[in-house]
Amino acid sequence: MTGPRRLILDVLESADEYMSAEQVYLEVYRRHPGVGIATVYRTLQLLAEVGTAQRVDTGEGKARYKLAPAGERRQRVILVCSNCSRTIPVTDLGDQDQQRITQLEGSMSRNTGFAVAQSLVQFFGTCAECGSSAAGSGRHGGPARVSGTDTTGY
Amino acid sequence: MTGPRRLILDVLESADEYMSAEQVYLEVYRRHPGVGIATVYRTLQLLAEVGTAQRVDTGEGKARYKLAPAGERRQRVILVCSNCSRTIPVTDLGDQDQQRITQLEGSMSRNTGFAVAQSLVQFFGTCAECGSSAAGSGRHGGPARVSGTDTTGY
DNA sequence: ACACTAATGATAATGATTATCACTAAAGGT
DNA sequence: ACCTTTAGTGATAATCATTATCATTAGTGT
Repeated sequence: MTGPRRLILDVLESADEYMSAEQVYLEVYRRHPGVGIATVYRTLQLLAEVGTAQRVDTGEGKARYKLAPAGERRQRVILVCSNCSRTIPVTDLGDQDQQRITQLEGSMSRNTGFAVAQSLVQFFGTCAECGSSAAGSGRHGGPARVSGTDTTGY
Repeated sequence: MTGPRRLILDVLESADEYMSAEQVYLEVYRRHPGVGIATVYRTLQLLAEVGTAQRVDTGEGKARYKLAPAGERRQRVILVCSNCSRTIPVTDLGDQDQQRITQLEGSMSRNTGFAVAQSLVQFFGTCAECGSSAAGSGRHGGPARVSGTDTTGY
């Protein structure tokens, strides 16, 4: 664990959203100029490989990273706003929803013989802020929490 | 509807898997050289915008496209093999599975106020061929079918 | 201190995608 | 039919994210 790596990890830790490599680099640079962008890319790739960070492709032509939550989550759900292009990770997924994904996984491996190791569910649409506030193109908000006992499942 | 566009559509139609822009271009070129790659990109983008084609980012650094099925499917499920890097669209999703995704969507909009317009579920892992056949790195198979009455839901 | 390896920073190289631009073919008006 | 306008095209340059290269440096063990 070297200096630059520690720094990059810290930056990821202090973020609540998915960050692009460039965003990470800018923040790293702000805190301690002198770290090269190559190191940022290398480290992000490394972190993703060992599972410490999670990588996501949202369709904007660049990858985004977020620190993996402690409990080694294999199931990820993110909301991608088509308007403000925010990428909102859904942390703390409810049991019901988690189960739904697990069931989907089971259905896949049962029907196609595909051995699922990780899953990523992306929902594209309009985030709450963009939905209400007359659709400008700004930037806002924090991560979403969807835990609790979701009494909706039928 | 011009010549090149028709051609590109035909190519997509005759494919059963997700294709990269380059793959589309090569096939287009094979059938009728003289069509520029810029037109391929432009047309794919256009088709994706109007909903005729579906675009997906699998994390390999390039986008992949597939013709949207007739019934205007908003819910897509694809299996991405980490070994052979095949992208297998799951066509004809079972009712149960479809409902699971719909329920997830509902849970999201209910809990976060996010208005879901489209969903993309990606499962990463090992495809049947790579799982059994001693994990070389080849290329094989066709699209997956997961319909039927999936008697598994509990 | 010495040899050896892993990590770094600067920068060149790559690969996918997009923008530019001059040209062509189609559509409309007269 | 003729002229005008516009959308679409192909070639190519430009851009953007990412990766590779390479000389240098920091760490580690002896």
